[in-house]
Formats: sequence, structure tokens, C-alpha cells
Amino acid sequence: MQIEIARIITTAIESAQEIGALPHFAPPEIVVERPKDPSHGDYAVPSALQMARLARMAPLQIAERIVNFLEETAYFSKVEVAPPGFINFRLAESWLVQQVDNVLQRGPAYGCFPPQKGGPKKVQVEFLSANPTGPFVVGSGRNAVLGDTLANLFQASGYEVQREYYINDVGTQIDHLATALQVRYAQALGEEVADPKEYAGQYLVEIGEVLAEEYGDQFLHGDNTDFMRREALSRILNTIREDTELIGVRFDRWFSEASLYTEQTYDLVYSKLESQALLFERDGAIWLRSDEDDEDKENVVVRSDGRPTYFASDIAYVWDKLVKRNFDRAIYIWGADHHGHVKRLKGATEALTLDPYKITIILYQLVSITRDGEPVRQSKRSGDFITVREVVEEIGSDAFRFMLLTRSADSAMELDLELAKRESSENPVYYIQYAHARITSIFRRAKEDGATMGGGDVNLLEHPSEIELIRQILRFPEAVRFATDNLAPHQLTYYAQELAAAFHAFYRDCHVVIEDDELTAARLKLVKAAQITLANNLHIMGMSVPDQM
RNA sequence: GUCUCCGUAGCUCAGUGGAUAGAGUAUUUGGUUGCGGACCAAAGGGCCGCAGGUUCGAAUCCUGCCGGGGACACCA
Repeated sequence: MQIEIARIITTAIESAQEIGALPHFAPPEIVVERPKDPSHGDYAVPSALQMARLARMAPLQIAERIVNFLEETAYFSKVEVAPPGFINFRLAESWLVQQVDNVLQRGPAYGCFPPQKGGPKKVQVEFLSANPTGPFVVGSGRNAVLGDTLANLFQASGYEVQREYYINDVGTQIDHLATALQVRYAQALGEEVADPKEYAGQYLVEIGEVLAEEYGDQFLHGDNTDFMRREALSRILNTIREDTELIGVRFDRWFSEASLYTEQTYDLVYSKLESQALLFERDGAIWLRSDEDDEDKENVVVRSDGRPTYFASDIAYVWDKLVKRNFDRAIYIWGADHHGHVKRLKGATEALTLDPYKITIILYQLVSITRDGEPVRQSKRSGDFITVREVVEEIGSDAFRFMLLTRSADSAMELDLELAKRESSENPVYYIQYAHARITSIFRRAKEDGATMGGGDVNLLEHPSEIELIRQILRFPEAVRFATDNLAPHQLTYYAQELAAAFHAFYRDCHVVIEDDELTAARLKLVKAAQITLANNLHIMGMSVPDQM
């Protein structure tokens, strides 16, 4: 609808200019906004204000002339000019009510958009990608919820989406992990060995015991680093996989960092950079040159001992995403503690002569965990952390996801475990789900009374609460689009609450199953449309859609 | 020191350069002979951190300052 209004305005300006009612100038981009005050209509266009200088006319006068040239449509009951120069559009109720049938027809696809012309764009959302050195911890939960919801949004917006987990399976941390597991394994076999300095958490003790049970002492002596590394990785990744599924997150691909080396992606990228003279040596290490002669921007690619850095993998990885796998867009979800790496990744992308606009890095501010106001330390190395599983078992997946989703990625949040438990019953997600459960209950009641929505005439809907509910339902596609375009999944939680509020108000004002069969049928249609919208919204947010609570 | 995010109602937070800045919660008050009261309605509550600037118009953009979080490795 916003696009439609922009189109109508543009043609009106053009025809006014042809006749000479408006002077000739290149009109600015037409913005169509949702006024905060409902008395200003459903949509407002401030273009006349923006054009005042270009046209050298008073905004009110411009607005009036534009309105005079607007084509007739069935959408609006009123188009008016308001000081200081807004053009306000009010949707006609006759048009609004008919949209209910449209929503019913679209069903589960309502709010989803068709693929772009010329086939869907391929988007990859790479998220979580937590070091596989320990379980799925609460702090990473925000990453998972953000990434998964964003992937859902892109899917709804007509993109082909891949969800990927990048496994950091090379490097010193993994070696330390293997060493620590070797110790735990030996301890499980009754050897007197000092506890490992790093990764001292209970989970490795358990894995060590399992290994002792399965393999006996055959890996007790000699160098078993490879074996320990493999076992630690696969077993930890398994628990991460199980735990992400606990909150409804599934990855399409688990991408191994090591594969960048075994499949020569790294070699390819290295020689490409080398041939362009972008690499140089200093202090025995290989560095990536920066465009500007800014030493801070230069980064080590190969250490002086010959081993490639994490940054080297990053370069090969972005090549893999954009060239080997040909994604139109690659989205990275990173914690704000990685913000220093944004520039160097963008720089590396440019060095490879790839389009840096194809990669988007979303930084989310960190989640600090407290218990009754006291900070809880989070460190996998020290083995001191709270897992997602523990919290979800206390408060449930829906409340967990909602809590982490509802705030903008830009704001740091504090999660108090005790408070979360105490307040989980007040989580707004239940307000939304309750609206859905109430609707199911209405249909249960209708069935008992033999009422159906078949043949219902939506033109009978006219109560202000009915109209308001329809308005909210019709905002859904806009909300999906907005959240996608602005990479702002948290917006969905606010829209959902407003939709649910409109339903609850309707529920109070308008009894659905009543004597009047015609009106009952019409209202059942409306209620069904509301149910579809609530369900689709909850699905995108990755939450369950309960019929009863 | 450099980079970055945040500062909006008692609290937790939304807010796309637009009109009288919103929600949840808390506080106070009211509401159902009814399809689920996990609901609805009303009231009070604000130098949008401070100071400049840009603009017809700034919570929003720019600069500086104050306060808080985070990052500044041949770790990942």
C-alpha cells in the first residue's frame, strides 16, 4: 500500500507539472509514513513540505494542487491536506473489510512476499558460530535468536536463505581443548594427573569418562592429540546441536574452518592476494597491506611460525561465501566484542575485489548475566558458565526467545536469572499466545453451536473494534518488510503485542458466536484472519502457537 | 588515547528527519449474569544526559562535552 501511495503521488505530481499547476523540478523520493496520531489517517505523505523550496511555493498550496491531480481509487475514504503541508490518507472501511477475505485466502502465506523478479536472491545468515570448546551458553543465546529470526524474516520476504554455523576447528584453542580432554580421559582411567588449566568445566570430565568406557586405555599413551581433538569437537558440537534445537534453531550447514585449507580455498585466495602485491613481510610474518598507509589497519595473515591466523581463514571464508557458493548477500551475526574485526573483514573483501556491500555484519551488544543482581561470570576457558539448556528448562523456549528478541541489537541487556524465572509468567509472549488460544476457543464454541464462517459477508463488519483489528492485521506485511529491510527482528515483538491488544479489545466489545448467524459468520472470518496473522508472526519469531494454555 | 554501542516515564525499553514523544511494568481507580479474567478501560508520571550546529521541521543527522558498557594480540 505504501508503494501504491507513492506511485499515486508521483503520477499526480507529474500531471500537475504537465498542466503547469506545479513548476518543473525533480521531485524528491516520496516517503509514505504511518502517522502516530490516528486522527491523521492511515498514511501520511510529507512530500509537499520537502518540495517547498524546489517549487518555491507554500507547502499547503503544493499539497492542495497534488491532491487535485490524484487519481480516483477505491482505497481511500478521505484524502486531506493538513497543516503545515501533509497529505493524509484514510483507508475506506469498505476496502478494509474486504481485505479479510484476502487474508483468509493467503492463509499461512499471509505476510510473506514472492521472490524477486528473476529468481530469489540467495542470502546466507551465518550465526552463533560459537567456539566449539564448550556448551551453548546463555550469552550466545542472543546470537542464535537474532540470527534465526532474521533468517525467518528473509525467508518470509522472498529470499532463499541458508543458515550456517561456522566451526572454528583449527587453532590453538582447539589444541588446548584436546590437551584438556586427554587429561580428563586419563583421570577417568584412574591416573593421577593435575586438572587442566583451561576448559576445566564439568562437560569435559563427562566426555573423558565416556571415552574411558568406550576405548579403555588404548589412547592413554603416546600422542593422541588428533583423536582427542576429533572426539572433543564432535561430541561438543553434538550437544550444541541438541541445545539449539531446544530453542527451535536448526542449521542448514555446519561449515568447517579446516575445510578452507583442505579444499584449497585458502591457497587460492593467498595466491590471488600475492599476485596483486597485497601481501608483505615484516618481522617474519606475512601481513595484508591496507589501501591507506595506516599501520593500524594492517593485519597478520601468516604468523612467523608459518601458521595462518584466524584472519586468514576469514578471508578465505568470505571468498567461499561470495564466489564459490555465489551468495548475493552474506550476513554475519557477531557480538559487539568483535567489532574491531568489521573493518578488516570489509577491507579483505575489497582486497579480493569483491563487493563489500554484499556482506553485512550485525553487531549485537553483549548480554550480561546476573543472579539476584550479582554478576555471574561467563567463561568457557575457566569452565564457569550458565547454559541455554539450564535456563530453557526453567522458563521455556518461547519466553527465552522473546526475552532476547525484544530489544534492539544495539542495546546491551542484562539477564537476571532469578528475575527471569520469577517473571517468566508475565512474559509478553503469553499475552500474544493467549490471543491465539482464545480464538481457538471461539471456534470450539462455534462448532458446538453449529456456526461456521462459510458464506460470511465481511461487509457486515463495522464496529470500531472490528475495524481497528482489521487495520492491525493489515499492518503485518509492512511489519515483516520493515523488520527485514532494517535488520530489526525486535520490531516483530512490538507489532505482535499491538495486534494481540487489538484482538483482546475486539473480544471485549464484540461477541462472536451470537444469535445473528450472518454476523457470526462475518466475525468468524475476521477472527480467523487474526488467528492466521498471529500464527504467522509467532512462526517467524520461532515461537510456538498454542491452541490452549 | 583510538574505535564502537548506549543515555527517553519510578523501573525495563520502543520510537522511519515530521503533527500533542509511546508500550510494558509499577502506582491509583473502574469493568464481565457473556466465546477462557494469563483479559479490558481510565488516571497520574517526561529539561528525550548537557551545549552548540544543520533543517521549513531534530529524541532522530553533525560537532563537542558528561556518564555507563564493549573492543583495541603473530588468541579465536
